Amino acid sequence: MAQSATSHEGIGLDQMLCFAIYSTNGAFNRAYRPILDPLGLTYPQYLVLLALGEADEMTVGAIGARVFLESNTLTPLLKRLEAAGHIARRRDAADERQVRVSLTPQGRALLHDACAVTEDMAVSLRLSREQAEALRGAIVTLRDTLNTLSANRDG
Amino acid sequence: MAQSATSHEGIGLDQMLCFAIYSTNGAFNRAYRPILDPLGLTYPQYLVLLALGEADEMTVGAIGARVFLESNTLTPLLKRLEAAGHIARRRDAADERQVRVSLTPQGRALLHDACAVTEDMAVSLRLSREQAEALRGAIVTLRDTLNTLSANRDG
DNA sequence: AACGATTAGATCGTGTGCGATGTAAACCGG
DNA sequence: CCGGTTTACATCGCACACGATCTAATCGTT
Repeated sequence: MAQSATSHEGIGLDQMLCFAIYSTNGAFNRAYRPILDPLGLTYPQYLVLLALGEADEMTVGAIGARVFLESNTLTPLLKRLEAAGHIARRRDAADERQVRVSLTPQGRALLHDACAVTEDMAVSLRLSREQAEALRGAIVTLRDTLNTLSANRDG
Repeated sequence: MAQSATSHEGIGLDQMLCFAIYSTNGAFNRAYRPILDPLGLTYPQYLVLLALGEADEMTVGAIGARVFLESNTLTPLLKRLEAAGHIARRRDAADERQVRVSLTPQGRALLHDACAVTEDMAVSLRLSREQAEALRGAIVTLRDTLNTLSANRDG
């Protein structure tokens, strides 16, 4: 990937790992949309609900650390989930700076439904559990390398 | 990935291949930003320039097929690249419906610079050429499976 | 030649993402 | 206990990304 195979230009799209990730992310979005749309959810909203399913009463910052997003993205997203009745937001009594987010019963039920349909799609990927796990592990390792690079730049 | 390991909920974020892809895509964006920002480019703009580097005088549709985007995303992006002087857009004389996009000399020089810095980052990923190629191939296969799923749904 | 169907781009509205900045609460050294 | 710093979240502006829709050009059939 670091060196050119063709004559005219430095890098071709097809040799780039980042484009493979970029385009596959788009493909996942397109695949999930027809599943999530009838439920009234976007893909990032679904990820946030999954995070809350793992640990309820999280702060905005904790959710952000889990899904790699900041408050500037999460605050409007959470407000939409709240308006839809899927979550509740309230200031922490002990530290008024923090906002605690919790699933409503309706949100928990929705998450349950979304997970069920999602598991069907996992089967459609045509990967064995071992293949999927090996691939996932390699990708996450790459992600962590990238995050370390960015963190080192910021100091 | 298709079956639950935990007791309380269906799926955990950490077992999901789609979240690995999603979060790694974000990590790539964050890693490329400090490289591309000084050049006045966004990451999708860079991908489009790369596509034009491979084949100049492409139509909007051809670019879209290459980077998996539609005209609703590409038209404004191309207008910004045009306003910056990196590309030229003109209607095809033979078929006035089509718009031909070409790199200006300035755009070609910019692409050259961007590629150079990008190759440095490829080294930082700490993957051998063989590892990177194997990983890229597996991800692209997954992408193609997903795209086939979506295409079959549309008919 | 004529006209309905198809195709290529463009436009619009909504929802992310994120850098930069704002605001209020909590912390902390003196 | 007080003023400066840090922290947590919110706000704003810009740039994707995409479904839905529009317009203009081309094609196909008669």
